[in-house]
Amino acid sequence: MSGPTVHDVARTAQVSLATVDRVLNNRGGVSSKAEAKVKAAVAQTGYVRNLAAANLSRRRVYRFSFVVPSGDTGFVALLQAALERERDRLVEEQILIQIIPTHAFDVAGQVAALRNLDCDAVAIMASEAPEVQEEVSRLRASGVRVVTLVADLPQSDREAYVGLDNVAAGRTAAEFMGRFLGDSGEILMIAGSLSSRDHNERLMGFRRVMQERFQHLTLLPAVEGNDEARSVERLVSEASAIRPLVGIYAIGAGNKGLVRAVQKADAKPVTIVHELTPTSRQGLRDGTIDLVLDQDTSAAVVAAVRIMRDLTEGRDVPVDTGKIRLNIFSRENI
Amino acid sequence: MSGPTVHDVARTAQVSLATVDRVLNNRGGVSSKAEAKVKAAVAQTGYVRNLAAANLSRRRVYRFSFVVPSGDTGFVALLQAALERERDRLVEEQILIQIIPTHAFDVAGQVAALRNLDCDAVAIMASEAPEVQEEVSRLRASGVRVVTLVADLPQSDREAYVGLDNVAAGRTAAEFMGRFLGDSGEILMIAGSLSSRDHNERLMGFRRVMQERFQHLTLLPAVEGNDEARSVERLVSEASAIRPLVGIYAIGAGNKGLVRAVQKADAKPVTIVHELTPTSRQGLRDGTIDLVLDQDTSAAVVAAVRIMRDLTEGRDVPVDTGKIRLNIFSRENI
DNA sequence: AGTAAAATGATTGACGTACCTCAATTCAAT
DNA sequence: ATTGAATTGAGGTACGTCAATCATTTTACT
Repeated sequence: MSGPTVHDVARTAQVSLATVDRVLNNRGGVSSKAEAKVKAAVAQTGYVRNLAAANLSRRRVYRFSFVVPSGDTGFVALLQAALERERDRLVEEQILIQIIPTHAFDVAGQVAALRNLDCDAVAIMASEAPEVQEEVSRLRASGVRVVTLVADLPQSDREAYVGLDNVAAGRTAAEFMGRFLGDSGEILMIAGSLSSRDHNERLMGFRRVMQERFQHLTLLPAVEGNDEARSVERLVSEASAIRPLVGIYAIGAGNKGLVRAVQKADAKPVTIVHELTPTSRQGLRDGTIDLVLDQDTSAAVVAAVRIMRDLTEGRDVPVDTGKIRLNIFSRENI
Repeated sequence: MSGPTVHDVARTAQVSLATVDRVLNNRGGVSSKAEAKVKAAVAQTGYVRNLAAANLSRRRVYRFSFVVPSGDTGFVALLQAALERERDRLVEEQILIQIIPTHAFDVAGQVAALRNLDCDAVAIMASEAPEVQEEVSRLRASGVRVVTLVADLPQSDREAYVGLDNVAAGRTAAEFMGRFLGDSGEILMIAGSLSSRDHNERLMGFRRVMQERFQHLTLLPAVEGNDEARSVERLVSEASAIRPLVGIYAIGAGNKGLVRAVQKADAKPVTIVHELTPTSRQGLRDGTIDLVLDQDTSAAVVAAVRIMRDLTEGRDVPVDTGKIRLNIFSRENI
């Protein structure tokens, strides 16, 4: 009924159980001849290790941490929720998830959070600061597997990145912006922070496609909304006051302010924002927002866990596991 | 290290292990008082069953079948590939997947495939024919859990549907079509078969949004391409010959023919198709196709497996598990 | 040939749950 | 009080793998 076991492998390989074990868990001390025999037997019998038995036996408990910014609105709230949701599911697979909240731009706090971490692997969403990268190196050196989440730290020792291709996201935003807008006009781009990598990459992608394909549209200099509704609202209002905008690309958080400002504006610009939150969802419904580009937080969490598990298991991680698909939402498919 | 076990529950509940077992696996024959004690102890200790140990113990092997149309191009090929990919991962979780290929419109063959099925659950993608539905009932009656995949059989006894909301897909297609097209003109809709539910639902959604929001555009009567490149090509060519099309919504397969026809046409229509295949991907790249609406086959397989497992475990299936997100691909985000 | 090192075999005890049997106890109804 | 049924306890075995120990055989090198 159940498939072949190590015993079957041992029998067909004509070696002892101990040798099979040594090969399977490469403990060394096996002649190449015996190793070949075992491998042949594995292939012949079609043996696949029973993960349940394996985990049970070694009483493995995966301890994973998520060091992520806290907050009760916007994207980070979604991420938190996704984490909580997955947590329950994962407990019975012996995967314990610890969520360590930090503050969005508080580098010192992030470093502190990473400092006394006791786990097998960690997924971090933090600032691209040297101190953080240093801490990543330290973690890796102490045997902790590190994955970046949503915001990559490509210069660091992290072993994988889970999140969007932000350049592609920006390009996509530009494409739809361009196609929705027939005529010429001015477009406002609002980033959360001009010094954060993910926002910059989105900007870059957006700009590039605009230049390549939609030169009749004019890009205003990018502004910084600090991911806060207030300042976003003010920026949009101010820009609209000078002359009507035909398009707005909001790269970071603070969509509540954006919606307020757009609703007050004289002409309705084509508005593209990031992250499907209650606010942006409502914006889609009432027509204030035209498109929402979203990275699925659940998918991100699942992918992160999968990668962390593969890493701690010593398996090699399939490429693309960390690539989170860009979801595009319009009023018709929310 | 590892969490509380049944022993801990028994101890804190002040009952024997046997009673805990009886409650946990509701075998009956337990006084309500004892049951309450056990449940309280579970809550108090925070006991969660160790799935690995449980599965190991009962040497459970999930046997799932996928009865799906075969083919080496287009969507079905993607589905096959996704199945093969997932299969390897699932084996070591004791989930054995059998793929039973059928032919797309061959009802008799589909029924035959469903007839002598020996498994715990089955995911089927088949025609919405009474014979098939009857077979579903028979399967259910014999204890097999049934899930429909991609093409729903809502009238049948199936317990869940994994796939797109096809009406929403059609609506989304219409929205982008309408927004991409400023001027008026004629739009061609090509379904695979006008009698298949999923295609019909997409048509319906498309038509409705066109009528609601884009009345300046004219819809030609929907035509039937039989999911074949040849006939799709012919239909598009013929329609274009009469007068230039401004838009094409291709609902089914046969995109190779579509691409050929569009490339020969005088004016380039806005072209929206379904399913991200090598053909449609290439079409996006070279600009023949403007948008691809895709249902992620891997996600569908994963969701189907998850639901089948939950069903055979007797757990209730979270709503929305079967909802596959509509992926929207443009040339910038493939 | 002799010796050390390397390789292999044989065996055992967890891990946590499921499932079974058999005996012991409690309970309800006469 | 007696009987029969319902409930509870005690204990054991199995699942497949991991990880360890110790004895034994083979190999390599002088």
